[in-house]
Amino acid sequence: MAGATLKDIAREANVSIASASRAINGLDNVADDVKQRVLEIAKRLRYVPHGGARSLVMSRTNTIGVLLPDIYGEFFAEIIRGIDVAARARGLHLLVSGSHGNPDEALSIMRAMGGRVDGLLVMSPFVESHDLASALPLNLPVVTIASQIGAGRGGISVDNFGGGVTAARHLCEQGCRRPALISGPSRNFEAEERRRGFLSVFDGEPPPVFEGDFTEESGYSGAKSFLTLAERPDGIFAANDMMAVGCLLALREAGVSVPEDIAVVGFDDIPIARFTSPPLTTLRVGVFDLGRRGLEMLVATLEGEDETTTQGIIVAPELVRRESSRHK
Amino acid sequence: MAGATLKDIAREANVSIASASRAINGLDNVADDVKQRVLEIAKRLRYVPHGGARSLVMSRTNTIGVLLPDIYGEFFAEIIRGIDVAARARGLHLLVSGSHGNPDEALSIMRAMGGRVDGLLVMSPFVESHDLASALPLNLPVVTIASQIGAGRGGISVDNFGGGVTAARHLCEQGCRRPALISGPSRNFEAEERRRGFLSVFDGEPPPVFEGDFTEESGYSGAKSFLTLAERPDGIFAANDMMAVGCLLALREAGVSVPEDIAVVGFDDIPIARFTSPPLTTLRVGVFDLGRRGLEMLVATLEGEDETTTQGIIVAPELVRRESSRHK
DNA sequence: CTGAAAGCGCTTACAG
DNA sequence: CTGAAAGCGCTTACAG
Repeated sequence: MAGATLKDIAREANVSIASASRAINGLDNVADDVKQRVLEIAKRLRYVPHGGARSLVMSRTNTIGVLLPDIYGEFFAEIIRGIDVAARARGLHLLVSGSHGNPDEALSIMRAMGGRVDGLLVMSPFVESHDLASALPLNLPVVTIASQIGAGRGGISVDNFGGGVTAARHLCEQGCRRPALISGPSRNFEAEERRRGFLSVFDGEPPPVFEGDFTEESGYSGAKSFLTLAERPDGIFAANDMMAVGCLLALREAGVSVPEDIAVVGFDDIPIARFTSPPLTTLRVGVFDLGRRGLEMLVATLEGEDETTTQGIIVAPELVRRESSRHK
Repeated sequence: MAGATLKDIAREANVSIASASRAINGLDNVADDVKQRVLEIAKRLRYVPHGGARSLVMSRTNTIGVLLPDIYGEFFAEIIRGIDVAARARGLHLLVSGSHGNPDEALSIMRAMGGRVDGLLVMSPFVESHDLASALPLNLPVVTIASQIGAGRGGISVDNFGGGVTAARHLCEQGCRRPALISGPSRNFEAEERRRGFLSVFDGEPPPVFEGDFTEESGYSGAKSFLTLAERPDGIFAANDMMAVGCLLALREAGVSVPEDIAVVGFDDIPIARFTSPPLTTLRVGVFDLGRRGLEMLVATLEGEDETTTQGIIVAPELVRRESSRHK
């Protein structure tokens, strides 16, 4: 079952394993004819170096571990794509794990990955994620993306509170009198920040809140429930674009015009947001870049960059105005 | 920089490396107190076994390589999710690589992965993907998903031709007289099959075809271009749901009613299809299951299952009728 | 139940 | 330019 090894090649080429290794790795302290011969035999034997052996002796794996809470929808496709593109550019492999449901599971996955990677890129937005880094090999670099633990020290985070404020202000500017919020799950750190930011803008009677779970379905349910209210909202902030999509469908089914009757604002600006009916006003986070920059930050850490360059980044969401909130 | 090793633990626990190893791995031929002591020290030292060393001596990595053509949109989020869920259930790691632009690049990535995985899950829908398996370690199991090379022998494939036929027939049944096709890229094996199937239903003057690239943008452009035709289509088959989404927006912008003026059919049934306006009639492929079953098939191969059970699967797309094609 | 030892496949001083 | 040898961290017969 095992493929050819350096030993096989060396034997066949009548050279030492050391020379075979040098030829394979393109070092220049090998005679040309030896190099030639070795390469040819390697090709014929379909030689592929054993990654484990190599990482054992080099004490680096050229692999980055990626831990995501879930792999669902365009948001995660974009973030993985950003990571993947950046990793490929550096010749790094990606060990990916999605769908951990809680911090404990995240921890056990991180441990399992620990012995196989040079560093970890972690997105774990659970409110209770205290000490994810404990139980990890001591000097395993970790960069967080949009995670509570990373908020302060290093990592890439989003100004969710600020985004919530912006959404609220925008609805006000559009003339909305009765704003409402479809929030993300309360166990989610980011969702909570968005909620706090949004609500902070209004004094007096707080706007109605429907707690969703970031899926289209819950956005749909949220809108439905708002439509039964005596005081029907005239503006809805959905705390991510997926929920906004579900929200739009519910409104359409109910014969409610967007934005004339109800304005809608989303969050993230995933690719689909430009293609909803009507196109979705939203807070652009730059999801692809979140992934890309996360990986780049981790690489910088691995290469022992100056600490100051590895400070941590806070991304400010930018309002993208489209039809779904364009009041006359 | 390296974390603690078995040697460190053994020294501290006053036992041999062998015993430490046994304790760590939960074997029963270790005295209870030794086991206890070792485990405690391992925890304190944050010991994590070196994956490379382990894979070297065990000659298995417990890792599956996943090669995708691209990681974009819900389709790929779903397929990765299916793979991930199935892999986690078996304690397998996933080495993921997306965004190879051509068969050559796919080959080089496969080689790079070759020495680090127990098997490969490959989706490479390029028409020219002849011999992807060459240049791989001789006995590296490979299972293909929706790839031309896998169409015949093993792997999971979709009956794209049949799906194209179904889409065409459905439009006819809905009373469409002037069908049109927004196809995928002609270099794409699946796109070509869908196109052939769709066109095979019509004799005489063939329907107009706009070649898209599976993105929302190209679906949008395709619909726009059809609207300029002297004989405006009254039914459009978009060869995937992303293009159908773009198509719907273009029609809406042009004030064209769907399905009254033009019926629209997509392909894939990604989650968003239920939430477009109007909801999208499409051909359900079961994208999540494509990934899940692909991984399961590969695992079966790895475990040396009876060859007959590892025959290969052809998935027949199922028509899901929603409003976008509901003519009276 | 325990440990000394071999060996997995590779890289890299070291000595020529 | 070349090769013998050490060693990366681990598992597993083997002998006690």
